[in-house]
Amino acid sequence: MKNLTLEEIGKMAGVSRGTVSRVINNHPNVSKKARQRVLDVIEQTGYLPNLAARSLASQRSRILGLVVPRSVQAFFSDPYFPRFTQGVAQACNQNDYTLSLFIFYSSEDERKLFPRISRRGHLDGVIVQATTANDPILSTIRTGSIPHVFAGRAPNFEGASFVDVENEAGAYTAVSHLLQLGRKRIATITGPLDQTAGMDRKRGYVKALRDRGHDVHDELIATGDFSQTSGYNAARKLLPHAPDAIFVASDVMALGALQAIQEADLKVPDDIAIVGFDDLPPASYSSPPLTTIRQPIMRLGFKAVELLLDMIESGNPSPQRMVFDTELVIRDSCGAKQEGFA
Amino acid sequence: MKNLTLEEIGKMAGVSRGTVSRVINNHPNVSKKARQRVLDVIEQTGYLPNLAARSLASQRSRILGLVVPRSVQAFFSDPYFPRFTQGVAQACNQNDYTLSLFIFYSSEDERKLFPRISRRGHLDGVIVQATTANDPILSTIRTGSIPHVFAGRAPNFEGASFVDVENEAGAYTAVSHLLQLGRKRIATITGPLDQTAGMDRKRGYVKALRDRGHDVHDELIATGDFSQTSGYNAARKLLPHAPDAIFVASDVMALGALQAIQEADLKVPDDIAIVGFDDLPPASYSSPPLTTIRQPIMRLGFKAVELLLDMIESGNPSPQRMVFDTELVIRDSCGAKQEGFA
DNA sequence: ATAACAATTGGGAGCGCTCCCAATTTTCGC
DNA sequence: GCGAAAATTGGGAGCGCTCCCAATTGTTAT
Repeated sequence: MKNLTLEEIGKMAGVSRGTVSRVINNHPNVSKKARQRVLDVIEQTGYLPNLAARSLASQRSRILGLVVPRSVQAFFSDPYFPRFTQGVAQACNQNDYTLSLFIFYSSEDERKLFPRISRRGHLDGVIVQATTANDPILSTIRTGSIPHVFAGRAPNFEGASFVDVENEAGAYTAVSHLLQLGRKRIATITGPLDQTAGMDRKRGYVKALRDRGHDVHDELIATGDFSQTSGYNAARKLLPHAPDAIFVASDVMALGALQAIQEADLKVPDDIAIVGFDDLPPASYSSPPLTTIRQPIMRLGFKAVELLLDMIESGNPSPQRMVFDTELVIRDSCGAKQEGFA
Repeated sequence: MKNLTLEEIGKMAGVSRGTVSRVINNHPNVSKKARQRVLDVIEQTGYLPNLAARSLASQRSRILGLVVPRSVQAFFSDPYFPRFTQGVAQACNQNDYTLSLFIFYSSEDERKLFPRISRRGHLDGVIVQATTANDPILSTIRTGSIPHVFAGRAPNFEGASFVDVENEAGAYTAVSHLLQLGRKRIATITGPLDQTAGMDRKRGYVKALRDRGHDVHDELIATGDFSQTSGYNAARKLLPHAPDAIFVASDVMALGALQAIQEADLKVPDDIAIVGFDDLPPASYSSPPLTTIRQPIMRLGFKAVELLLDMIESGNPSPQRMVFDTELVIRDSCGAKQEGFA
């Protein structure tokens, strides 16, 4: 079946190209009769508008980009990202936008793909993973002319739109919870400290201790990179200092820590309590199931698209923001249940 | 900076639109002098061609779609898919194609998104996750006119292009390995039996047993759905029948099975040996690390794109296929190391 | 130097749509 | 029923590119 054009549909329905276009785009000012005739013909023929022509004429593509900078190496290993992407994809579906994926593996990719992103007319807007604070690609996008929303607030981007969660408050809640349960030597495994999520969660840890009059001991702070292996290694560094609890800045790292602790023949939560961060599926499957700080990852992705569309469709470039609250999910690894706490 | 056009670049370089177009598209028959002048102007101005106009005129978009049917609910939870997608994305980058993601969450999505996929001119081709055999969307794409490659061979698609792995042979290898190690009561946890991967791996299990003169016991066969929970549940069903080994059709299910076995105070591999399938990162992190059948997931995605581009660029619609071999990766869960086997 | 041919170049036509204005038709008030 | 205003409609112009043909320029053999 050859591809029909507006003109041909018009001829078949006895109206002009212009009227058919109006029907398709839900413009008012089309008589009921004409609209119905056109809709019938479209239905019968299975006509579909040519998107390239539409983009060319309207200067809008109805395509959004999801940009994953090179600094986000974990895009395919950390379950966080698929979940985020899922939210983005759903929002795109609902709003009749197509989602394109731009993943930079190398500086070569950056050079080659970036033009495709920034060129006006190809993408209507982009969502950018901004986990690492100082990736130069972020400022490049920042100064470009394409509407954009960052996922994660990179610092120094005062005027930028972003979605994020209350990382510091979440960590604060986690550590406070452990303190309430009577833990005295609370350690932490942080994320990378060049990422806002890593810094903010560490800050929340420190603040919770201080607010309750506890000292912060450097030997109880280990740094990871959000990977399971790094959690394992960090825990092994921590164990000689005899912590009785660890706040781990991500569930995946917590899984690694769990393993290290169990290999050391210590019991969770009896000997060491654990609280993670994220509430990804693996957290509830582990043994013991992980107490953790839940962040609404999918909603983050969804909201990022909504903010972006708002900017695009209103033509309003003023920064849009949304910072989500976190929630403490109590399972077995913190020991609260044993104490009849929950 | 306003967007330049071919015409303007031409004027600046003292040549015509046609010549500039030829330079950009690497056509021969442009004099050295003219080419250099044009390249200089492009360099200075940062000119980028308008993709919509190019698509409209050339009838090709250089966009590929990755289609995830509704039946693939696990797209965001099973680490398999991110890895596959990674291969696809890399191949797209390398070949200067843009990757668009089409994920169907509901029949609503299917109805709304499908036109965007099938309409000639929007996508040059699609890669379709064909894990479930009888999803009607697959035959719809099959009979459509857009070039496509399936990931996973759905049955009844004799003329189709696909990439896949030797599931049956892989399973056969796994079970043979367990038999060689002297295991007598080998159970299996299969994938869903409406998926070719599920069926084929089960067939390999059966064949390996039969070929070595062993009986196949129905009570030693449990069915899962590739999720960790289903692996856990299946293992619990199996344990009362006292297997001394389990071939699990995916690593994620194997992790669930491991948990069930450890909760029953049995030791892996001493009491029960385990061999998984996939060789995803979690397989090597578990305790004990999982012996498994490695499949080259990323290469699958990469190859899918290559086959698709071959079809598109040659204009040759004859089916392209690639079936990858698997590889036995011996770690601790099968007991081979203890026996001085590896 | 000249004819014959090859390489290069310019620019018309057209891809299928949106936007918009002017022309036409319908509706409404009196 | 009439004029004026409102609603509807047709179609020109243009989005920025590719494709292709005809015109021009350059090259080679004689």
